[in-house]
Amino acid sequence: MRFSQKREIIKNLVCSTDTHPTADWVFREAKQIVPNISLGTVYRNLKQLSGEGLIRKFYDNNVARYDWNIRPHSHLKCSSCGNLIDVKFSDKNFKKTIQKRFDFNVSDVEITFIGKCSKHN
Amino acid sequence: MRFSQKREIIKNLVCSTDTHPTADWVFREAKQIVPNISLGTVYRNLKQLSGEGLIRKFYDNNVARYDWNIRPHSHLKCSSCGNLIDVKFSDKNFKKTIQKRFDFNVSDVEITFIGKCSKHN
DNA sequence: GTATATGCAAACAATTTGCACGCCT
DNA sequence: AGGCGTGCAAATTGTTTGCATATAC
Repeated sequence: MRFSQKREIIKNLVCSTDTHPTADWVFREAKQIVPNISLGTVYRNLKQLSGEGLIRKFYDNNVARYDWNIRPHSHLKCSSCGNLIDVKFSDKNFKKTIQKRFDFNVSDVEITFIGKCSKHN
Repeated sequence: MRFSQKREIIKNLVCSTDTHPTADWVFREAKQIVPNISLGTVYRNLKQLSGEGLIRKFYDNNVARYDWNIRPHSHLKCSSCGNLIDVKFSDKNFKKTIQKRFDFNVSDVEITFIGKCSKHN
């Protein structure tokens, strides 16, 4: 993967926020820096960056979101505003349990807690 | 919501399997029982049934899946075959922890463990 | 009889891709 | 020079919706 100015901008945008941005958000932000960028380029680069493990991709409902934090972690999702809040979690006990009980080799854990954040309680 | 033969068939199909079927699967199966059924009807009824809480809807990546098991539970997802295996989980400790630590009122928990099932180890 | 349900096709939203051209190395 | 990167638009995929007709009650 050789250098490209657009890819650099895209990666920096994803890495600049904790909001787990969508491709569309990255596209709109990138356009303000390089107005001639196209949506296809954004998608291609997001796919490439996540494929290389430089950023993390996950789905919130049916929409892809991207995350600078490539280490496995969980989210608190507010059912009112949809905000995704990062949670660092010691899931080691879970993995062990799963591995022993179900003969299932866990390599990654995605946990979504759905509910109300403090603003909407 | 009044009675409809097609909706009954759709509901029974979802309730007949542990495979967390997609709308497309339900459509193809339903067509073998009532060949004149349309995809729109399947989507409309799946939405209605899950809206009424009679079945459960969730997303696997970007695709909606439906589940007869309406009680919150977790899945083991094999990264080789994509199979989703149900896990009954006592997540009470998690909820309590989350509620106290993050002032986040958990109403539902979705956990996805990604890894290899026994067939692909 | 009236409201809900359905078939069909068009519309939609998110994402991918084919192709010609442009830019790194 | 050769190949990866990009713009643009068309294609794909999953899902929703408008409208005229059919069916439940």
